[in-house]
Amino acid sequence: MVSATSKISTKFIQTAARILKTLGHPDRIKIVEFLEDGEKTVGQIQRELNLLQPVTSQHLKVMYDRNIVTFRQKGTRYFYSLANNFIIKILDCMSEVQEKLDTGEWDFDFSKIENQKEVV
Amino acid sequence: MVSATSKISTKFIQTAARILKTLGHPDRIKIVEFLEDGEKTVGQIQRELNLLQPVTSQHLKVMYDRNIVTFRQKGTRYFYSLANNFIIKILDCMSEVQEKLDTGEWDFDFSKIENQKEVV
DNA sequence: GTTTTATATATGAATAATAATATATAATGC
DNA sequence: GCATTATATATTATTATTCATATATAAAAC
Repeated sequence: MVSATSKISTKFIQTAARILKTLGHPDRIKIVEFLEDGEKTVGQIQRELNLLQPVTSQHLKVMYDRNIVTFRQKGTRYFYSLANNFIIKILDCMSEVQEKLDTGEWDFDFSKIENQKEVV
Repeated sequence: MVSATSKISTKFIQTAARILKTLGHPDRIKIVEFLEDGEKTVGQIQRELNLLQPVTSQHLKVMYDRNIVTFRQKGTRYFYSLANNFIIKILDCMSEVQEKLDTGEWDFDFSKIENQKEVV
C-alpha cells in the first residue's frame, strides 16, 4: 500500500465517516466479511452470525441506506451483496493488519480497548 | 493492496469495530489526518479544525482511550500523535479511495449518504 | 385456501455518543 | 503573587444507536 499523500476532501470525509461509523459494529463487520464471499440471503447471514432475523434485517437496512450493501430480490428472498469497492478496501485493510499482528511484525496494545465495556 | 484471504479473528473484529466506530466522525478523521503530519498540541488541532477546546480534548480523550492516539506532556502542552499503524493504514485506505474517485477509476454513489441527516 | 417460510417494518426501552457550558489544574510570564 | 495560557474534567441536554418484541407482507408449499 502506498503512503498517503493527497489530502482527503471534506466531501469524502463526510461519507467516509458515515461508512466507518456504520462498520463500527462487530456484527456488521462480520456481515460484510461474509458478503465478500458473494451474495447471501438474510437467512444465510442470520444463521451464519447467529442473530435474530429482525436484527439482521435492521443491520442490512442501515448498511443499505449508507451504500455499504445492495440487494436483489427473488421471490421472498433478498440477496445482499457489497455495494462498493471502498468496503472491500476496508476489509483488505483489516486483513492486512490482522496478518501483521499474527506474524508479530506489528504490535498492538489491545488492553485499553478490551477493558472497556463490550461492544455488543 | 493485496486481496483479503485470511479470516479476521473475533478478537481483532472487536477491536477493529471500536476503532472504526470511533473514527466514524468527520472531526476525528480530520484530527488523525492532521496528526499524520506529526505530533500536534491540542491548541494546534483546535485552531486547525476550528473546534472548541473542550470538544477537542474530548475527542482526543476518547481516541486515547481507544488506542488511536497517544501523547507526551511538556509543561502545560500535550503533544498528541498517532498510536498505531492500523490508523495509518486506514488513512492510506481513504487516500487511495479518494484517488480512485478523483481519477474516475471508481464511481461512488454519494447521494444516499448525502441526503441523510448530517453527521456533525 | 391454509400453513409455512422469508423478510420487512414499527415501536419502545436501554444505552451510548455528542456538543455545550462551566469549572479545575497547573505551568508560564510579568 | 497575579494574570494568562494550555489543557483536562465534570455535568447536562440532546440525539443516535441498538436490541427486543410484535406485527405485516408476500411468496411458496401443501
